[in-house]
Amino acid sequence: MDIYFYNTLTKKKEKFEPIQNDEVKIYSCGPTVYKNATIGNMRTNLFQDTLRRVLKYNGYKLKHVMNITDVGHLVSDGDEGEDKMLKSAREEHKTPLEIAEYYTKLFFADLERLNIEKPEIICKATDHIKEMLELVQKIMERGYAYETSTAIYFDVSKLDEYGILSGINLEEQKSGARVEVDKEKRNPYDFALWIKAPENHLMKWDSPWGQSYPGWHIECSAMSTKYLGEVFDIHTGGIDLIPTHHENEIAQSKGACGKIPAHYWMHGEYLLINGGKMSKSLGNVYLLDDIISRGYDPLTYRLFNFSCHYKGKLNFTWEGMNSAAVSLKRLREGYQKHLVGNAEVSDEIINDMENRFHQAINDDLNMPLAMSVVWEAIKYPEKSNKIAKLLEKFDTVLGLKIAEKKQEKEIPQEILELVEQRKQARAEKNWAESDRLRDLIAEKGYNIKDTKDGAQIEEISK
RNA sequence: GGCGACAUAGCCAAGCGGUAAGGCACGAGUCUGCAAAACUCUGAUUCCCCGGUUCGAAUCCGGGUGUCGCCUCCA
Repeated sequence: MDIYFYNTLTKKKEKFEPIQNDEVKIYSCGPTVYKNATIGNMRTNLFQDTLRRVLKYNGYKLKHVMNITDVGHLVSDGDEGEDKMLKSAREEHKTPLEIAEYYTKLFFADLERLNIEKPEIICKATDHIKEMLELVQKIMERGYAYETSTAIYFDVSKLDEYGILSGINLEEQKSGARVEVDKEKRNPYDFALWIKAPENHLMKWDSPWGQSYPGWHIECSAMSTKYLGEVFDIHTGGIDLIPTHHENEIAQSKGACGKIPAHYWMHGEYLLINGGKMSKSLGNVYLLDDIISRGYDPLTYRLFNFSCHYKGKLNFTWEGMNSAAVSLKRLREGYQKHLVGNAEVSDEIINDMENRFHQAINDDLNMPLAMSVVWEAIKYPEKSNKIAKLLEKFDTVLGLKIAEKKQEKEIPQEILELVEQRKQARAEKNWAESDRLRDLIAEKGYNIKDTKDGAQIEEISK
């Protein structure tokens, strides 16, 4: 079945045709490990994970590279200010290495809790200084870069079409450009490939230009080239990376080898908080930990993300999370009903649902539409093990652990005794006492479900 | 000032020329001593407004209005 992706490069939805038949090469811009990853970051990672899973569903093998930025990402994209890693290190009284290790660990813990698959290759910027330097030299030799007293700059005026991704127009932007700080730069949009280190700088390496350190964008070009070659299939990231980071990656690749590095550029939209943007500087940031500490299964957040297409803005609210929590519970319960069902459901019906699900995910990862097919399967009146198997197949894309049974926690003796007392009261039709005990049990965190086979007890959770 | 996205039921949202998917909430019913849970049913004559194209438009075109984002740290 054909796959279609929206390509930021062409501004169109296009049929996906990989360079190789059997394997898809993807590069994802990973985290700068200087602070906690937010649920906004995680939205992008969930989008990338869905992309992975959809490609696998279609039978492709993956070579997916994600970088860890542990040097070079300055506080300002305008090549000004401090390195983010150094700033955090200073503020937290740690070494840059300690900062990187600490936040890298947390980042991957979040991925795991969201059931996000690890890319095949994870690479750190600081492990690829040599590759970066070689690339900078190559760009320089080809005449696309120049040296100033402070850095090696990429000369965007040497390119025929800088701004191809973001639609920026250099001529129009010139007049409105901010006051140029660096008089040595030839063009306002020239960006630093390599930066000469001041005397006391912590992270610096030997280079043809003395002790120095990399700019932010060069790491992605160097590492994607190393692991995936000059041209690969898909490049992903958050939408905010379009105007600067990805634009500059394209510039670097064109400077180094004359090619745009990826065929398809896919970008995840922002997560909004109460209708506005979430940003570290505004301080309205939520972490996955905040969600978990409110009692939600982290996969609730994963399901929440499927309510909207990855290219649409998604508004995060606790009301929305509650909605997703109820949905996740019903999905899992619905699965269990099919699992033990033995009704006959024709292959035609199964194939039709499978087909529509497949079509939805192949249409630029249309998860909201795919979910509607999932619900159709869940709510199918005939309960059949065949549908359970179908749902398991769907879950290879959803990653919701739909077959996961709520872990049976031991019910405390105290609760069991109260339940027994209530049973007694009910037998005596002492409803007041029965209701009092039910409230008491609820206060202690347990729900009673009265069924034909007696009372069932379960821990209250979201 | 420049660039861009979006406006569909109470909320989240799909659909992108052929007569409004799905989820949550609300309401009704089944069940229950009563609840809860579960299950079933129910909701937009209509898709921000005004024009136009068309046999036919939420979907295309033109013009408004509104919301948000980027150009400055962020996925």
